[in-house]
Amino acid sequence: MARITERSQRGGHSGVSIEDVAAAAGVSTATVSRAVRGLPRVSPLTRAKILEVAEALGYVASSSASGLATGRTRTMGVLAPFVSRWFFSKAIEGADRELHARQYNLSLFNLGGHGSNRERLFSKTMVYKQIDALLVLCMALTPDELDHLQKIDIPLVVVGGHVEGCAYIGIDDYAASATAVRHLIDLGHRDIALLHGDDETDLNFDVPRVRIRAFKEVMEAAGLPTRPEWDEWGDFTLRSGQEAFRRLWARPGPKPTAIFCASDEMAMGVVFEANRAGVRVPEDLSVVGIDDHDFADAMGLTTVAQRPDEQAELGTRMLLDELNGTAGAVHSAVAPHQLIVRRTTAPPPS
Amino acid sequence: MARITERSQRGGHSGVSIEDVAAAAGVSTATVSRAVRGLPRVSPLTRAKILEVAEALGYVASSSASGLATGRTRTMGVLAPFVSRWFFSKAIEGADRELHARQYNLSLFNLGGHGSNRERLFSKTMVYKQIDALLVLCMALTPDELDHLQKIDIPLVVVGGHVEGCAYIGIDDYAASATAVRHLIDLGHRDIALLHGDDETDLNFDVPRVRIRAFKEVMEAAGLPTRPEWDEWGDFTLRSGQEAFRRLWARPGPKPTAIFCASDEMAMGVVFEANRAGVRVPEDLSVVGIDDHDFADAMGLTTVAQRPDEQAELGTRMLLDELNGTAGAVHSAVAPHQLIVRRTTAPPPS
DNA sequence: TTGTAAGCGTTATCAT
DNA sequence: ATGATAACGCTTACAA
Repeated sequence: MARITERSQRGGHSGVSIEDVAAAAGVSTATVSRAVRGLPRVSPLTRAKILEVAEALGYVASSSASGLATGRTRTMGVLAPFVSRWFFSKAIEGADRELHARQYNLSLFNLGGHGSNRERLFSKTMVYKQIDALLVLCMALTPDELDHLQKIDIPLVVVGGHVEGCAYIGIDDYAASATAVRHLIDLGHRDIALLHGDDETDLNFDVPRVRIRAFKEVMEAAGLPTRPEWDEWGDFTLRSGQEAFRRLWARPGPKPTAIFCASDEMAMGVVFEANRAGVRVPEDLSVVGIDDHDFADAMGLTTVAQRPDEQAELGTRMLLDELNGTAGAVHSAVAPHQLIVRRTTAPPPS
Repeated sequence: MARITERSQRGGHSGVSIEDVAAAAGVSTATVSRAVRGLPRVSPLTRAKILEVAEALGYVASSSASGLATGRTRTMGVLAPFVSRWFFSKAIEGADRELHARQYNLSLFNLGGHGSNRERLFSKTMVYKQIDALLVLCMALTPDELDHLQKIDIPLVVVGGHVEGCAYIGIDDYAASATAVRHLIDLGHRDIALLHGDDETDLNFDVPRVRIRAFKEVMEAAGLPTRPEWDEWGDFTLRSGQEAFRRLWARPGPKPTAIFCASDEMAMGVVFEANRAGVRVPEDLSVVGIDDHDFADAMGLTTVAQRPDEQAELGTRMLLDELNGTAGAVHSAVAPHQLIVRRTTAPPPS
């Protein structure tokens, strides 16, 4: 049966293959392969000729075919729980920068939603044999997901959180939180509330817990009391910050003069809601967050800055270096953070 | 030469192949292939046996191999100019939802940056033969990029903008803008400024221009003057909104009582900066945007809402349907928009 | 420097 | 219902 027929029967795409180029250039496919990939062992003239023909024919190598032949997909996976939240979208941009520069593709796996309540599936099958390396963005993982992760034998690093047995990159959450809390204490605050992000499911996600611990220990070290009724919970979103403020102010009894929020989005929610309630920031209430969200500067939010894009970029670089043969390129690293004092913190009202 | 040696020489990954499963299950690879893909013509018993063996061995099909055999990658490309801006991150989430549900992968191509000043490369090569379809997110394309786009003979739809000769999905920008402007006029405003987003490079991006035209025509129809000095430019970001406000208020002469912004981010920038400058919103200045950004509700921003995630989801669905044989599944569609009146608009000061 | 040919792991046709 | 087997398009020893 004619080859042409075969092709169309198989739904074959109309692409020109390496063989077409070889034929048109009067050389073998091996030579074309070397030529188009810029490998040595091709005479300048032949190479020029081949490149010209390839260009004219609009030849693009099939990634499936070369992936099959080499065992590499030139694609890195990025696993994220959300894409439209600050930390993640910035991290994705960072990863993309590095990948793009090194001619790799980025395959995005969005887990969509938190924890076990919302349906979400991540299994080895999803990513295995489709990517050469995996960048995991900070998130709560179920034991099951964790298990799948361990079973994937490709280079892996996690950014912004700890996963047992994996290299991770992120800020020193304890130090960052402690800095924020001390800033409030140094300003003279004694009545400080906490807006943390621990969702208390037993998922693997210790970032919130570390931030809570830092708050409690710094308060204690300063000889200040922490009140359980000023311990509010949020899920790192703006809305949860608004709700936390409302709960805090709806409750009878004394009010804090400052609040430490585990993320800028929550902090901004607090500020917005305080404004609505007629509570002045920072005159009546000081607010500090963590992140340095894009909106933080415009709002004048005091915060502890971090750069998720750079963290992801670094993680990606390690992964790619590892793939390129640099053994040990992947390792844990601590990213910098920095207190930025703006206009939402001030001494407490006297 | 032994097969094993071959494998390790070629850097072969240690994966279990279909042949291993076939051998372990005592059947042919053809049967395994049918079984794992849930195709008919496999007896229930054999299927069960095969699935069990496959599971035990941890078999996952190689996407390269099946891609090569079928001519399909089960991957859709998403081309975006940014990922951390509201419209795009939402759209990506929407596309991902649909893809995920249909077992497709999402390959993200971030053009990183606007126009020709920042280096950015998008060529046919980047995406060709790596994806089965392409979703282009609203952006300014260079003539060169446009050219490459046309040459890719795979299903394609653009979301949030028009590209000549391509199916597109998005709101009716003219109607949406007109609605916003009329809202201001209905409130009694006569002195309305415009914060548009046209960058005046000659890139293919008419969304800003349509919004400008709507503004001018609605003003004219209402018999209201538009003043060139109240025509401000921005790049859709928060910062550019802040800067526009400052320029507007720094200029001598009368001030507008309202401002129509081509995006929520810019509108929020205006609100923040007005607050800092002591200009009260909405008492002194009404502000309206377009988008219904995540922060719009918390800020009380009046806006014309749109849902980029749903637009992208629809586009993705069309693309996938087309790939599944539904000819004509891909076509242009108008997405809904809706005025949401909140607290940044009010009658002008009397 | 160039070509030959044997894989790479699937899928799909055609027999059985 | 199952099995042989020929593609799919590329890479890479190895031979020339």
